[in-house]
Amino acid sequence: MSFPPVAEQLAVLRRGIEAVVPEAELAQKLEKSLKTGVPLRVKYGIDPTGIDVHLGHTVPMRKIRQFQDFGHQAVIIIGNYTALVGDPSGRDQTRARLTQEQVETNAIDYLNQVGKVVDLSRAEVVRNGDWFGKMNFLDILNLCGKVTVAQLLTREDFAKRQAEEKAIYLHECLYPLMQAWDSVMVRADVELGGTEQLYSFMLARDLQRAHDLPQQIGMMTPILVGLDGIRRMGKSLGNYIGISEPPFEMMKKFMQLPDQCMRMYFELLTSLPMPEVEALLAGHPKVAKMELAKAVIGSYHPAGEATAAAERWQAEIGERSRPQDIAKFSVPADKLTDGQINADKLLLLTKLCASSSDARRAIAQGGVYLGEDKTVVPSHDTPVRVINGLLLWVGKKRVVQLEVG
RNA sequence: GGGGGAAUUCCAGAGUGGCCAAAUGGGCCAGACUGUAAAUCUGGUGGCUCUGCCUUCGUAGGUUCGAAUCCUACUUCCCCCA
Repeated sequence: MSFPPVAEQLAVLRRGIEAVVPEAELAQKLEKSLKTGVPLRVKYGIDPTGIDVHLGHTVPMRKIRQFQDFGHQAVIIIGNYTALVGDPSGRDQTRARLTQEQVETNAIDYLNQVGKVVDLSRAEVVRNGDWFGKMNFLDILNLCGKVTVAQLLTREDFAKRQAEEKAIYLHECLYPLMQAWDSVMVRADVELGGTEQLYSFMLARDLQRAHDLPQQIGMMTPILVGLDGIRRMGKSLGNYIGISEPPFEMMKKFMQLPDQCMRMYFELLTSLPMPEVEALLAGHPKVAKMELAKAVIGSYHPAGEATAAAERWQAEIGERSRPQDIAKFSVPADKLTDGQINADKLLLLTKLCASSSDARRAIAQGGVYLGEDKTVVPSHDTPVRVINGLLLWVGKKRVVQLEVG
Protein backbone atom coordinates (compact mmCIF):
# COMPACT_ATOMS: atom_id res chain seq x y z
CA MET A 1 0.00 0.00 0.00
CA SER A 2 1.38 3.39 -0.86
CA PHE A 3 0.08 6.68 0.38
CA PRO A 4 0.43 10.27 -0.80
CA PRO A 5 2.96 12.43 1.08
CA VAL A 6 1.97 13.31 4.62
CA ALA A 7 1.74 17.04 3.95
CA GLU A 8 -0.67 16.41 1.11
CA GLN A 9 -2.85 14.17 3.25
CA LEU A 10 -2.82 16.63 6.12
CA ALA A 11 -3.92 19.49 3.94
CA VAL A 12 -7.08 17.66 2.99
CA LEU A 13 -7.75 15.90 6.26
CA ARG A 14 -7.28 18.94 8.44
CA ARG A 15 -9.72 21.04 6.46
CA GLY A 16 -12.80 22.00 8.41
CA ILE A 17 -11.73 20.11 11.49
CA GLU A 18 -12.41 21.90 14.74
CA ALA A 19 -9.82 20.09 16.78
CA VAL A 20 -7.51 17.10 16.69
CA VAL A 21 -6.57 15.61 20.02
CA PRO A 22 -3.72 15.23 20.46
CA GLU A 23 -2.88 17.48 17.54
CA ALA A 24 0.68 16.27 17.01
CA GLU A 25 -0.18 12.61 16.76
CA LEU A 26 -2.09 12.89 13.51
CA ALA A 27 1.05 13.66 11.52
CA GLN A 28 2.94 10.97 13.42
CA LYS A 29 0.33 8.36 12.62
CA LEU A 30 0.32 9.33 8.97
CA GLU A 31 4.13 9.17 8.88
CA LYS A 32 4.09 5.74 10.34
CA SER A 33 1.51 4.35 7.97
CA LEU A 34 3.42 5.84 5.05
CA LYS A 35 6.60 4.08 6.19
CA THR A 36 5.08 0.75 7.08
CA GLY A 37 2.47 0.69 4.35
CA VAL A 38 -0.20 -0.12 6.91
CA PRO A 39 -3.38 1.93 6.51
CA LEU A 40 -4.83 3.78 9.49
CA ARG A 41 -8.00 2.38 10.92
CA VAL A 42 -10.49 5.22 10.96
CA LYS A 43 -13.53 4.69 13.12
CA TYR A 44 -16.89 6.32 12.86
CA GLY A 45 -19.82 5.17 14.90
CA ILE A 46 -23.44 5.90 14.29
CA ASP A 47 -26.45 5.00 16.33
CA PRO A 48 -29.34 3.97 14.15
CA THR A 49 -31.89 5.94 16.13
CA GLY A 50 -33.45 8.06 13.43
CA ILE A 51 -33.86 7.67 9.73
CA ASP A 52 -32.99 10.77 7.77
CA VAL A 53 -29.30 11.35 7.28
CA HIS A 54 -28.84 15.06 6.77
CA LEU A 55 -25.94 17.28 5.79
CA GLY A 56 -24.87 17.67 9.40
CA HIS A 57 -24.13 13.95 9.53
CA THR A 58 -22.16 14.08 6.32
CA VAL A 59 -19.45 16.28 7.81
CA PRO A 60 -17.63 13.44 9.60
CA MET A 61 -18.73 11.00 6.90
CA ARG A 62 -17.02 13.06 4.24
CA LYS A 63 -13.90 13.07 6.32
CA ILE A 64 -14.00 9.27 6.44
CA ARG A 65 -14.29 9.25 2.70
CA GLN A 66 -11.20 11.43 2.38
CA PHE A 67 -9.26 8.99 4.53
CA GLN A 68 -10.49 6.19 2.29
CA ASP A 69 -9.41 8.00 -0.82
CA PHE A 70 -5.91 8.22 0.60
CA GLY A 71 -5.95 4.47 1.10
CA HIS A 72 -6.85 4.21 4.77
CA GLN A 73 -9.29 1.75 6.27
CA ALA A 74 -12.75 3.00 7.20
CA VAL A 75 -14.43 1.22 10.07
CA ILE A 76 -18.11 1.98 10.37
CA ILE A 77 -19.67 0.93 13.62
CA ILE A 78 -23.38 0.46 13.72
CA GLY A 79 -24.26 1.17 17.31
CA ASN A 80 -27.08 -1.31 17.52
CA TYR A 81 -26.34 -1.79 21.21
CA THR A 82 -25.50 1.79 22.08
CA ALA A 83 -28.70 2.83 20.35
CA LEU A 84 -30.54 0.89 23.00
CA VAL A 85 -28.97 3.15 25.58
CA GLY A 86 -29.23 6.51 23.89
CA ASP A 87 -26.38 8.96 23.64
CA PRO A 88 -26.68 11.54 26.39
CA SER A 89 -24.24 13.88 24.62
CA GLY A 90 -25.48 17.38 24.31
CA ARG A 91 -28.84 16.33 25.58
CA ASP A 92 -30.55 17.97 28.44
CA GLN A 93 -32.83 15.06 28.93
CA THR A 94 -32.93 11.32 28.56
CA ARG A 95 -33.44 9.95 25.11
CA ALA A 96 -36.31 7.66 24.35
CA ARG A 97 -35.16 4.09 24.09
CA LEU A 98 -35.76 1.95 21.05
CA THR A 99 -36.57 -1.69 20.58
CA GLN A 100 -34.14 -4.04 18.90
CA GLU A 101 -36.36 -4.45 15.85
CA GLN A 102 -36.57 -0.71 15.30
CA VAL A 103 -32.85 -0.46 15.62
CA GLU A 104 -32.20 -3.14 13.02
CA THR A 105 -34.61 -1.62 10.52
CA ASN A 106 -33.00 1.75 11.04
CA ALA A 107 -29.53 0.28 10.69
CA ILE A 108 -30.19 -1.04 7.20
CA ASP A 109 -31.78 2.20 6.18
CA TYR A 110 -28.85 4.10 7.61
CA LEU A 111 -26.30 2.09 5.71
CA ASN A 112 -28.07 2.81 2.44
CA GLN A 113 -27.71 6.48 3.15
CA VAL A 114 -24.19 6.34 4.50
CA GLY A 115 -23.19 4.58 1.30
CA LYS A 116 -23.82 7.80 -0.59
CA VAL A 117 -20.80 9.34 1.07
CA VAL A 118 -18.61 6.55 2.33
CA ASP A 119 -17.44 3.81 -0.02
CA LEU A 120 -18.95 0.86 1.79
CA SER A 121 -17.35 -1.67 -0.56
CA ARG A 122 -13.99 -0.74 0.94
CA ALA A 123 -15.18 -0.22 4.50
CA GLU A 124 -15.45 -2.55 7.44
CA VAL A 125 -18.96 -2.45 8.81
CA VAL A 126 -19.47 -3.92 12.24
CA ARG A 127 -22.19 -3.87 14.85
CA ASN A 128 -21.24 -3.28 18.43
CA GLY A 129 -23.86 -5.76 19.52
CA ASP A 130 -21.40 -8.37 18.24
CA TRP A 131 -19.26 -7.84 21.29
CA PHE A 132 -21.59 -6.22 23.78
CA GLY A 133 -24.09 -9.00 23.29
CA LYS A 134 -21.56 -11.50 24.54
CA MET A 135 -20.40 -9.66 27.61
CA ASN A 136 -21.48 -10.93 30.98
CA PHE A 137 -22.03 -8.92 34.10
CA LEU A 138 -18.50 -9.42 35.31
CA ASP A 139 -17.11 -8.01 32.06
CA ILE A 140 -19.33 -5.03 32.48
CA LEU A 141 -18.22 -4.50 36.05
CA ASN A 142 -14.59 -4.62 34.95
CA LEU A 143 -15.28 -1.96 32.39
CA CYS A 144 -17.12 0.19 34.92
CA GLY A 145 -14.11 -0.01 37.17
CA LYS A 146 -12.22 2.21 34.76
CA VAL A 147 -14.25 5.31 35.36
CA THR A 148 -15.11 7.27 38.45
CA VAL A 149 -18.38 9.01 39.00
CA ALA A 150 -16.57 12.29 39.47
CA GLN A 151 -14.98 11.94 36.04
CA LEU A 152 -18.32 11.24 34.52
CA LEU A 153 -19.85 14.27 36.12
CA THR A 154 -17.24 16.58 34.68
CA ARG A 155 -18.99 16.17 31.37
CA GLU A 156 -20.84 19.32 30.68
CA ASP A 157 -24.12 17.68 29.73
CA PHE A 158 -24.25 15.54 32.85
CA ALA A 159 -23.09 18.38 35.06
CA LYS A 160 -25.78 20.58 33.66
CA ARG A 161 -28.47 18.05 34.23
CA GLN A 162 -27.18 17.44 37.71
CA ALA A 163 -27.34 21.15 38.44
CA GLU A 164 -30.84 21.42 37.05
CA GLU A 165 -31.92 18.44 39.10
CA LYS A 166 -32.87 16.48 36.03
CA ALA A 167 -32.60 12.75 35.92
CA ILE A 168 -29.40 10.99 34.90
CA TYR A 169 -29.92 7.29 34.45
CA LEU A 170 -27.25 4.75 35.13
CA HIS A 171 -27.45 3.28 31.65
CA GLU A 172 -26.69 6.69 30.19
CA CYS A 173 -23.51 6.78 32.22
CA LEU A 174 -22.39 3.64 30.45
CA TYR A 175 -22.76 5.17 27.04
CA PRO A 176 -19.34 6.84 26.79
CA LEU A 177 -17.81 3.69 28.19
CA MET A 178 -19.42 1.60 25.49
CA GLN A 179 -18.34 3.95 22.78
CA ALA A 180 -14.79 3.85 24.11
CA TRP A 181 -14.85 0.06 24.26
CA ASP A 182 -15.80 -0.01 20.58
CA SER A 183 -12.48 1.68 19.88
CA VAL A 184 -10.64 -1.07 21.72
CA MET A 185 -12.48 -3.78 19.83
CA VAL A 186 -11.82 -2.33 16.39
CA ARG A 187 -8.29 -1.12 17.25
CA ALA A 188 -9.04 2.38 16.04
CA ASP A 189 -6.22 4.75 15.10
CA VAL A 190 -8.49 7.68 14.48
CA GLU A 191 -12.03 8.36 15.57
CA LEU A 192 -14.26 10.94 13.97
CA GLY A 193 -17.13 12.75 15.54
CA GLY A 194 -18.46 16.05 16.77
CA THR A 195 -16.86 18.16 19.46
CA GLU A 196 -19.31 16.81 22.01
CA GLN A 197 -17.56 13.45 21.73
CA LEU A 198 -14.36 14.61 23.38
CA TYR A 199 -14.98 12.75 26.61
CA SER A 200 -15.63 9.44 24.88
CA PHE A 201 -12.61 9.90 22.63
CA MET A 202 -10.32 10.42 25.60
CA LEU A 203 -11.83 7.54 27.47
CA ALA A 204 -11.08 5.33 24.48
CA ARG A 205 -7.41 6.30 24.73
CA ASP A 206 -7.36 5.28 28.39
CA LEU A 207 -8.91 1.92 27.64
CA GLN A 208 -6.62 1.30 24.68
CA ARG A 209 -3.55 2.03 26.77
CA ALA A 210 -4.82 -0.30 29.46
CA HIS A 211 -4.98 -3.02 26.80
CA ASP A 212 -1.56 -2.23 25.33
CA LEU A 213 -3.04 -0.97 22.10
CA PRO A 214 -1.96 2.08 20.15
CA GLN A 215 -4.04 5.04 21.28
CA GLN A 216 -6.52 6.61 18.93
CA ILE A 217 -6.63 10.24 18.10
CA GLY A 218 -9.88 12.11 18.00
CA MET A 219 -10.76 14.33 15.08
CA MET A 220 -13.65 16.57 15.91
CA THR A 221 -15.78 18.23 13.31
CA PRO A 222 -17.61 21.43 14.09
CA ILE A 223 -21.34 21.45 14.52
CA LEU A 224 -22.99 22.33 11.26
CA VAL A 225 -25.56 25.04 11.80
CA GLY A 226 -28.96 24.46 10.32
CA LEU A 227 -30.95 26.54 7.87
CA ASP A 228 -31.94 28.97 10.58
CA GLY A 229 -28.28 29.91 10.86
CA ILE A 230 -28.37 29.59 14.63
CA ARG A 231 -29.00 26.13 15.97
CA ARG A 232 -27.29 22.92 14.99
CA MET A 233 -28.75 21.11 12.05
CA GLY A 234 -31.12 18.52 13.35
CA LYS A 235 -34.18 16.66 12.34
CA SER A 236 -36.21 17.61 15.35
CA LEU A 237 -35.43 21.27 14.80
CA GLY A 238 -36.75 21.12 11.27
CA ASN A 239 -33.78 23.07 9.94
CA TYR A 240 -32.07 20.36 7.97
CA ILE A 241 -31.41 19.26 4.42
CA GLY A 242 -31.66 15.50 4.06
CA ILE A 243 -29.32 13.78 1.65
CA SER A 244 -32.15 11.73 0.20
CA GLU A 245 -34.24 14.73 -0.70
CA PRO A 246 -35.00 15.48 -4.35
CA PRO A 247 -32.68 18.05 -5.98
CA PHE A 248 -35.24 20.82 -6.23
CA GLU A 249 -36.23 20.49 -2.58
CA MET A 250 -32.59 20.74 -1.61
CA MET A 251 -32.17 23.72 -3.87
CA LYS A 252 -35.02 25.62 -2.27
CA LYS A 253 -33.64 24.98 1.17
CA PHE A 254 -30.13 26.01 0.22
CA MET A 255 -31.31 29.32 -1.11
CA GLN A 256 -32.87 30.06 2.27
CA LEU A 257 -29.57 29.70 4.05
CA PRO A 258 -28.36 32.89 5.73
CA ASP A 259 -25.42 34.34 3.81
CA GLN A 260 -23.04 34.25 6.73
CA CYS A 261 -23.26 30.45 6.87
CA MET A 262 -21.94 29.96 3.36
CA ARG A 263 -18.24 29.84 4.21
CA MET A 264 -18.83 27.10 6.73
CA TYR A 265 -20.98 25.12 4.32
CA PHE A 266 -18.40 25.38 1.56
CA GLU A 267 -15.64 24.32 3.87
CA LEU A 268 -17.43 21.40 5.43
CA LEU A 269 -19.63 20.13 2.64
CA THR A 270 -17.66 20.64 -0.56
CA SER A 271 -14.14 19.98 -1.76
CA LEU A 272 -13.86 23.28 -3.58
CA PRO A 273 -10.40 24.73 -2.86
CA MET A 274 -10.64 27.50 -0.30
CA PRO A 275 -9.16 30.22 -2.54
CA GLU A 276 -11.98 29.55 -5.01
CA VAL A 277 -14.46 29.69 -2.18
CA GLU A 278 -13.12 33.06 -1.09
CA ALA A 279 -13.42 34.34 -4.64
CA LEU A 280 -17.04 33.22 -4.80
CA LEU A 281 -17.86 34.77 -1.46
CA ALA A 282 -16.36 38.05 -2.62
CA GLY A 283 -18.87 38.11 -5.49
CA HIS A 284 -22.65 38.27 -5.41
CA PRO A 285 -24.02 36.20 -2.53
CA LYS A 286 -26.79 34.75 -4.65
CA VAL A 287 -24.31 33.42 -7.20
CA ALA A 288 -22.17 31.97 -4.45
CA LYS A 289 -25.17 30.29 -2.87
CA MET A 290 -26.16 28.80 -6.21
CA GLU A 291 -22.69 27.36 -6.62
CA LEU A 292 -22.76 26.00 -3.11
CA ALA A 293 -26.11 24.35 -3.71
CA LYS A 294 -25.04 22.86 -7.02
CA ALA A 295 -21.82 21.50 -5.56
CA VAL A 296 -23.57 19.77 -2.70
CA ILE A 297 -26.60 18.58 -4.62
CA GLY A 298 -24.24 17.24 -7.27
CA SER A 299 -22.67 14.90 -4.77
CA TYR A 300 -25.97 13.20 -4.05
CA HIS A 301 -27.60 13.40 -7.47
CA PRO A 302 -26.35 13.33 -11.06
CA ALA A 303 -24.68 16.64 -11.95
CA GLY A 304 -27.30 17.37 -14.61
CA GLU A 305 -30.06 17.26 -12.04
CA ALA A 306 -28.27 19.73 -9.81
CA THR A 307 -27.99 22.18 -12.68
CA ALA A 308 -31.60 21.58 -13.64
CA ALA A 309 -32.71 22.26 -10.08
CA ALA A 310 -30.77 25.52 -10.08
CA GLU A 311 -32.35 26.59 -13.36
CA ARG A 312 -35.77 25.68 -12.14
CA TRP A 313 -35.26 27.68 -8.96
CA GLN A 314 -34.19 30.69 -10.99
CA ALA A 315 -37.24 30.44 -13.23
CA GLU A 316 -39.88 29.66 -10.66
CA ILE A 317 -38.67 31.53 -7.68
CA GLY A 318 -36.10 33.99 -8.92
CA GLU A 319 -38.29 35.20 -11.75
CA ARG A 320 -41.62 34.49 -10.15
CA SER A 321 -43.05 32.45 -12.95
CA ARG A 322 -45.49 29.65 -12.45
CA PRO A 323 -44.28 26.65 -10.49
CA GLN A 324 -43.79 23.48 -12.50
CA ASP A 325 -45.92 20.94 -10.83
CA ILE A 326 -49.02 22.57 -9.48
CA ALA A 327 -51.41 20.21 -7.79
CA LYS A 328 -54.77 19.99 -9.51
CA PHE A 329 -57.98 20.12 -7.60
CA SER A 330 -61.33 19.39 -9.04
CA VAL A 331 -64.21 21.18 -7.44
CA PRO A 332 -67.32 18.99 -7.32
CA ALA A 333 -70.06 20.62 -9.38
CA ASP A 334 -72.57 20.25 -6.56
CA LYS A 335 -70.54 22.62 -4.39
CA LEU A 336 -71.10 25.39 -6.89
CA THR A 337 -74.00 27.77 -7.16
CA ASP A 338 -74.25 29.20 -10.68
CA GLY A 339 -70.66 28.05 -11.15
CA GLN A 340 -69.58 30.06 -8.14
CA ILE A 341 -68.46 29.39 -4.58
CA ASN A 342 -67.47 31.68 -1.73
CA ALA A 343 -63.75 32.18 -1.32
CA ASP A 344 -63.48 30.83 2.23
CA LYS A 345 -65.36 27.66 1.32
CA LEU A 346 -63.13 27.12 -1.64
CA LEU A 347 -60.00 27.43 0.47
CA LEU A 348 -61.34 24.90 2.92
CA LEU A 349 -62.44 22.54 0.16
CA THR A 350 -59.04 22.58 -1.51
CA LYS A 351 -57.34 22.05 1.85
CA LEU A 352 -55.23 25.11 1.19
CA CYS A 353 -56.49 26.27 4.56
CA ALA A 354 -57.04 24.03 7.55
CA SER A 355 -60.29 25.55 8.77
CA SER A 356 -62.66 28.21 7.65
CA SER A 357 -61.34 30.48 10.38
CA ASP A 358 -57.91 29.95 8.93
CA ALA A 359 -59.23 30.77 5.48
CA ARG A 360 -60.84 33.98 6.67
CA ARG A 361 -57.60 35.01 8.31
CA ALA A 362 -55.62 34.44 5.15
CA ILE A 363 -58.09 36.46 3.11
CA ALA A 364 -58.28 39.25 5.67
CA GLN A 365 -54.52 39.60 5.50
CA GLY A 366 -54.50 39.89 1.75
CA GLY A 367 -52.77 36.60 1.21
CA VAL A 368 -55.21 34.97 -1.16
CA TYR A 369 -55.02 35.51 -4.91
CA LEU A 370 -56.64 34.23 -8.07
CA GLY A 371 -55.29 33.55 -11.53
CA GLU A 372 -52.02 34.16 -13.35
CA ASP A 373 -52.06 37.84 -12.47
CA LYS A 374 -52.71 37.13 -8.81
CA THR A 375 -55.78 39.24 -8.24
CA VAL A 376 -56.28 39.70 -4.52
CA VAL A 377 -59.45 38.22 -3.08
CA PRO A 378 -60.95 41.04 -1.00
CA SER A 379 -63.37 39.25 1.30
CA HIS A 380 -64.23 35.82 2.61
CA ASP A 381 -67.65 35.96 1.02
CA THR A 382 -66.37 37.01 -2.37
CA PRO A 383 -67.86 34.56 -4.88
CA VAL A 384 -65.28 32.84 -7.04
CA ARG A 385 -66.30 31.70 -10.48
CA VAL A 386 -64.55 28.36 -10.92
CA ILE A 387 -63.30 27.76 -14.42
CA ASN A 388 -60.93 25.05 -15.59
CA GLY A 389 -57.29 25.97 -15.08
CA LEU A 390 -57.94 28.78 -12.61
CA LEU A 391 -55.07 29.20 -10.15
CA LEU A 392 -55.78 29.72 -6.48
CA TRP A 393 -52.95 31.00 -4.29
CA VAL A 394 -52.43 31.32 -0.58
CA GLY A 395 -49.32 33.31 0.12
CA LYS A 396 -46.39 32.93 -2.24
CA LYS A 397 -45.92 29.24 -2.08
CA ARG A 398 -49.21 27.41 -1.80
CA VAL A 399 -51.16 27.09 -5.01
CA VAL A 400 -53.58 24.74 -6.73
CA GLN A 401 -55.04 24.64 -10.18
CA LEU A 402 -58.79 24.31 -10.16
CA GLU A 403 -61.07 22.45 -12.47
CA VAL A 404 -64.74 21.69 -12.34
CA GLY A 405 -65.31 18.04 -11.51
C1' G B 1 -41.39 2.94 51.95
C1' G B 2 -41.82 8.38 53.55
C1' G B 3 -41.97 13.62 52.20
C1' G B 4 -42.29 17.61 48.67
C1' G B 5 -43.42 19.70 43.81
C1' A B 6 -45.63 19.80 38.95
C1' A B 7 -49.36 18.89 34.94
C1' U B 8 -52.02 25.46 30.79
C1' U B 9 -53.49 26.57 23.96
C1' C B 10 -47.60 23.73 18.57
C1' C B 11 -43.28 24.45 22.31
C1' A B 12 -41.45 27.16 26.51
C1' G B 13 -43.90 29.70 30.15
C1' A B 14 -47.43 33.62 32.84
C1' G B 15 -52.02 33.35 35.04
C1' U B 16 -54.35 31.46 42.02
C1' G B 17 -62.48 33.06 41.80
C1' G B 18 -65.22 37.20 37.37
C1' C B 19 -61.76 42.30 33.10
C1' C B 20 -59.28 34.67 30.21
C1' A B 21 -59.80 31.82 24.04
C1' A B 22 -55.91 32.87 28.40
C1' A B 23 -49.71 37.68 29.17
C1' U B 24 -44.75 37.11 27.13
C1' G B 25 -41.06 34.60 24.08
C1' G B 26 -40.14 30.91 20.28
C1' G B 27 -42.15 28.48 16.17
C1' C B 28 -45.55 28.87 12.30
C1' C B 29 -48.82 31.74 8.74
C1' A B 30 -49.75 36.38 6.02
C1' G B 31 -48.10 41.39 4.52
C1' A B 32 -43.93 45.18 3.67
C1' C B 33 -38.81 45.38 2.31
C1' U B 34 -35.43 42.23 -0.75
C1' G B 35 -31.45 38.69 -4.07
C1' U B 36 -39.54 35.72 -3.07
C1' A B 37 -31.93 34.65 1.37
C1' A B 38 -31.18 36.22 6.12
C1' A B 39 -32.08 40.23 9.33
C1' U B 40 -35.82 43.90 10.21
C1' C B 41 -40.86 45.86 10.53
C1' U B 42 -46.45 44.99 10.67
C1' G B 43 -50.52 41.82 11.52
C1' G B 44 -52.27 37.02 12.73
C1' U B 45 -52.05 32.20 15.21
C1' G B 46 -58.98 26.94 19.09
C1' G B 47 -63.57 26.18 16.18
C1' C B 48 -68.14 27.90 13.87
C1' U B 49 -73.79 29.20 10.30
C1' C B 50 -68.24 35.07 12.91
C1' U B 51 -69.87 42.50 15.29
C1' G B 52 -72.25 36.83 18.00
C1' C B 53 -71.97 31.76 19.53
C1' C B 54 -69.51 27.05 20.96
C1' U B 55 -65.48 23.91 23.05
C1' U B 56 -60.51 24.30 25.63
C1' C B 57 -56.12 24.96 30.86
C1' G B 58 -53.84 16.13 32.96
C1' U B 59 -58.80 12.82 34.00
C1' A B 60 -63.45 12.41 36.71
C1' G B 61 -66.55 14.51 40.12
C1' G B 62 -67.83 18.64 43.61
C1' U B 63 -68.31 23.88 45.81
C1' U B 64 -70.03 28.63 43.58
C1' C B 65 -74.44 33.21 40.45
C1' G B 66 -69.50 32.36 38.17
C1' A B 67 -63.49 28.04 38.22
C1' A B 68 -57.43 27.42 34.39
C1' U B 69 -57.79 29.40 39.34
C1' C B 70 -61.06 26.46 45.49
C1' C B 71 -62.22 21.07 47.29
C1' U B 72 -62.05 15.46 46.54
C1' A B 73 -60.36 11.21 44.04
C1' C B 74 -57.52 9.30 40.15
C1' U B 75 -53.48 9.29 36.37
C1' U B 76 -48.67 10.75 34.82
C1' C B 77 -43.99 13.11 35.66
C1' C B 78 -40.05 15.19 38.65
C1' C B 79 -37.16 15.97 43.09
C1' C B 80 -35.57 14.88 48.08
C1' C B 81 -34.98 11.46 52.33
C1' A B 82 -34.32 6.27 53.50
